[in-house]
Amino acid sequence: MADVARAAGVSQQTVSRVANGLPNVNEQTRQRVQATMQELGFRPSYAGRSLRDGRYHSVGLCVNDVTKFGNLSMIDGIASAAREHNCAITLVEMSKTEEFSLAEATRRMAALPVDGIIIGMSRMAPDFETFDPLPGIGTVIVTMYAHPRVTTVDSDHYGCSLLLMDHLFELGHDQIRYIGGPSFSVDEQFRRAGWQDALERKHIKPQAPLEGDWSANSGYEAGRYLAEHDRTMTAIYAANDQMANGAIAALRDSGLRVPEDVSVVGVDDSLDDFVAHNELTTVRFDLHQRGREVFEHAVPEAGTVGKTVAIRIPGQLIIRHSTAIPRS
Amino acid sequence: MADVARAAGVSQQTVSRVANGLPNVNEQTRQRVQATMQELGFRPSYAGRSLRDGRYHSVGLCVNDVTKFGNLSMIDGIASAAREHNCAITLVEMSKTEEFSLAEATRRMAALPVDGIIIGMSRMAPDFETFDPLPGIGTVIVTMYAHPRVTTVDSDHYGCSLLLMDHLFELGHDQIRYIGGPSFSVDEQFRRAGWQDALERKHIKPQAPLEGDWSANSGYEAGRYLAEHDRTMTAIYAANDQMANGAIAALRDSGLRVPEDVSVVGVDDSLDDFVAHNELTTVRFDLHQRGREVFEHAVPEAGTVGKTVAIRIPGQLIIRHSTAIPRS
DNA sequence: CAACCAGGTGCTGCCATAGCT
DNA sequence: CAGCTATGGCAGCACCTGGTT
Repeated sequence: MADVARAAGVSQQTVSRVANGLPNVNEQTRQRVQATMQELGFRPSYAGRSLRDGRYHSVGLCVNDVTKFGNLSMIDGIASAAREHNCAITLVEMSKTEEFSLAEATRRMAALPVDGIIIGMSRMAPDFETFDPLPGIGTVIVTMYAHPRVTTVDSDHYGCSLLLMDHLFELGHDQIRYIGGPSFSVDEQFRRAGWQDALERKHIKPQAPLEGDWSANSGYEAGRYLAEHDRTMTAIYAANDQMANGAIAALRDSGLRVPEDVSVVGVDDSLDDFVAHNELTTVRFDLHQRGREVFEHAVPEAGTVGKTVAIRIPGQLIIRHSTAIPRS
Repeated sequence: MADVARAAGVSQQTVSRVANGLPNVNEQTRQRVQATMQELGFRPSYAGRSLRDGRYHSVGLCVNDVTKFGNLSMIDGIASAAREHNCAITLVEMSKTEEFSLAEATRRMAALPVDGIIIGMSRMAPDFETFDPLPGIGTVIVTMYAHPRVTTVDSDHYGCSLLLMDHLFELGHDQIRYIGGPSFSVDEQFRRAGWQDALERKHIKPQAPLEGDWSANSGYEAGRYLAEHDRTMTAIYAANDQMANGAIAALRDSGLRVPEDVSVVGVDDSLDDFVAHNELTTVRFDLHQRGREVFEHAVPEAGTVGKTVAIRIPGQLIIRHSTAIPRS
């Protein structure tokens, strides 16, 4: 900036005014300064400005694996909210191999240009219970587990199960098998708990849940197994759409019709791009809203008192044609 | 930091030494300072440090829509490369509505804490020809179009077509129809050009390409149309796997067998999670390698002369069972 | 209205110093 | 006194604000 000032024959302050579009600059001067900035390839120093006004206009986001469906949609939702607040995202991916602790994630983020910290906890962190957020900076954990000292936000991975189970109950199903994701997944834990509680609330004994890995192939395996071993089942709740899609393929390969013989539901509403004529009954989450909630709690407006809350955003039941009344 | 120094009764420099794990600090002093830092919730100022040493340890990434398949994989590849260099990513999503110009993207990124700028140009920017990168900072555009003054990196969206077409030619196909993505997409333009050139090189007149929107449903529509209107076609090249998957469904719904009656190929190798027993012959790109190339050209090691290059990373043909010799 | 000067933001490299062996 | 360690002072990185000319 000093260079520009010297080259244009004005003071630094004038350059500053021009750079920030402030008034009280002679039009000729402004143009001359702008020309000089162009010429020298002037780039305002983010460091200087940040140091000066103590804000970074960026929010930190720490995830362990960008490619997981949940994380992508998290980035999207937050990116959209951040843009509305004229804010960037500083993204850090934790090594997939190293242990993922909240303290470590916080330590890493704290050294970066962030006005708030968002940590995606898609599997339980070893130090969740004992974790204390850094004072003086907003911290939000994206997870279903509530925390006494940290605001947590997530789509309601428990409630989505209730929505789907109620739908199946209303159709008349009661023998509803469950195909879950890997058991270390937090989403899985809550989706399964919802399934189980829904059954128990109706005094139906849940049959053993099957464990997949979120992929269609694992859903296929599970569906195959169920088709061959469970004659009484009338519906399958797969914990995501991909596995549901695999399960449907398996059922059909086993000679069972969907939904006439077996109803199938999934979660996420993620198939549309990949499958033509998507017929799967599922739950859709409003990930942009989640992103907005996450962002706004991580970077509270000045004056907002950052009370610790636990926000669970309900999903929306999408009824298509993979569900019907059970075979008699 | 001054606070910590005062509270611990030492100088700022000593605190600095402790914070950075430098030697020449008495063990007792070190512990006392660390305790004080803990107590006061000390967080090193990113702004101060950056201002000091003129580097941000972050690379800027600008994309127009995070959720697009290509962009997700871009983030993933770059995140992985960035982590290897102990670097964060500053992500900016351009508004989906506003016009996407390279100058605007650069302007936005330049005001952020970035040591390099990466711009994903999945559709042609209006100012591509005239764009001049900001001097003094590495700029990489992720796109197939080469630029005289900017390094460009991309998966080889032209070469992937040649790989697939050669595979089909070897099997004996020559009536190969094309289902493309939206024509504004740069990937689409190059994939289609590859298809067309491959045919013309063999003196086969390309039949009119169909235009989809990357979704399985659009592939289905196109597949349906071809099944009903083209008796001579023996193979379909769909410009991504999702449309290929839709096309296969359409062909089967029209009573055609795949691959016995019609062979189908796609690009991206993106179906595995969504479809059980994925049988689609396709091309897989090494997105981590692309991420590494992009990153390393955007943030060149000190001393590297930033020559402008155009890097195209070849894909790998994955032969499965959606292709076979044509029906006689 | 336009421009200048001084001061403050957090951090660290260089140098100085003090106290040792 | 050379050679070492532990510590502190100073300056400057780029920017902006407020007071002053």
